[in-house]
Amino acid sequence: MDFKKDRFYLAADIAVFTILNDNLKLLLIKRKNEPFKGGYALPGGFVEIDENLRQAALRELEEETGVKGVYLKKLHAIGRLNRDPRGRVVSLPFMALIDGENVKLHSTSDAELARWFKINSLPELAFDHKRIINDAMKELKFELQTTNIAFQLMPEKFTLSELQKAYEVILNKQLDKRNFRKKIKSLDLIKPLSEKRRDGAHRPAQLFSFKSKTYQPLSEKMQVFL
Amino acid sequence: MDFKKDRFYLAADIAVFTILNDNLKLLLIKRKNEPFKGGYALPGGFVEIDENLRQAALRELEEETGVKGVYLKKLHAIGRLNRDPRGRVVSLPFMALIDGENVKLHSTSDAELARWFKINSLPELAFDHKRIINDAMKELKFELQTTNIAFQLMPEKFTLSELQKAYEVILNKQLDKRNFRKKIKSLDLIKPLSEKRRDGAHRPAQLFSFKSKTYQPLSEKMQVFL
DNA sequence: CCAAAAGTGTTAGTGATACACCCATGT
DNA sequence: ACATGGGTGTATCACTAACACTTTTGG
Repeated sequence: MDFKKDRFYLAADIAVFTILNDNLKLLLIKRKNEPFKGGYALPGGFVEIDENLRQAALRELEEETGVKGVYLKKLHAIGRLNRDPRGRVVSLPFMALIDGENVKLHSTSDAELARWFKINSLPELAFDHKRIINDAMKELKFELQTTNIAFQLMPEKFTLSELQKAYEVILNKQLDKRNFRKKIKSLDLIKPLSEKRRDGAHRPAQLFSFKSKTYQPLSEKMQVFL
Repeated sequence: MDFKKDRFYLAADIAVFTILNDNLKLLLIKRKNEPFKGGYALPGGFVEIDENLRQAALRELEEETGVKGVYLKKLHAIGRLNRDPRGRVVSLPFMALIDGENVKLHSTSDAELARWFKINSLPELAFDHKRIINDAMKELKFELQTTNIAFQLMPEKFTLSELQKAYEVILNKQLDKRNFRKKIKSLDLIKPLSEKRRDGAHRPAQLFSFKSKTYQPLSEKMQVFL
């Protein structure tokens, strides 16, 4: 790709989060080309002229990481001059969440290596991707408290302790077990299954699943845990 | 301007709100060129290749309406194919608020006519500007309840009734006078002046002004009035 | 003295927070 | 029997919501 100085290029960059081993993780790729060759960056790439923005984001994400079919939430565009040394590139970033259990990262022949990083030990990032990530984190915290998006992060069956841990790592805050359960149950988002999880030398945990896997706001019940 | 089919164009469109005569108003221009010639649209125009996005928005706003120096809040980009018949145009929209008393709309020689419209009696809009306006309204409601942006809408000196009215027209909801005053005072955003406003055949109203005219979140005191 | 908007407190209800012990299992 | 995480209820506090009358002015 050769960059002309008199035109705009649009990049679709995606901040993909998951919960793995009770940690909040972000998907990054190692760049194989200049600029920032060998550095880490958000998965993403250039929007084609005949392609919708979301389509572009999904395509790039699949090409680079094998992740597909996720729900994408728009973030704010970033476009200041000189953010990309190659030319005038405006980034149209998205946030996505996926269920840690079902992730399969592939290493496509031509693709950069995609890896999960703990959110609080990220490497140096290419471009201004750090800013996009900060934005995405804010959005994630907000959405977690005002919508049912948690379902996108959890496996089909999960325990209340696992769900609580997800809230804790995202909000970066310890929550009270009894209050958490009271609140979650009052939101009426999940239903108990007939199964339990036997896990080790302790009482088995009730398994739950989400009643609805459709994105929806929590209308009046906002502000879950501040 | 001739549009090439193989490149992106970026538009900066601005939803400018004000409060006039106890109504929430939006600034629109009448288009003097195709497409949608003669129709109404948000003020805005194309970003130049060597210009930051905010700069472009400010420049276009001033050129078309005479409004300048406002604070701009980014909204979500819209870029689906065919939203503009001329070519591949992605809109990078902003929201702005201005003090109704100090607005001076000029009619520049070459500019479209800029006019205020009541938010609930808008004309048909060009492009997908209706969508941008919906977005902006949501953002406005949210910001009003979680930050001190109200200061951008109010004149230097105002009464509590005027402020309440502003909240009411934006949130589209009647508020209780005593509860409103209690809440606003507890937020500690405004200070009483030594002046009063004599207005007609009734008790004069205490005038207030904002303590700070710097944009800031209301940390813990969110959710002013739902 | 009348009309019109400004100004002012209290109560009841709802949701948030803080907190400690018993339960079921594997080893 | 003991170690481990699962599971449960109550009391206090803070915030929200509902509500009506008096004050000050101009005409």
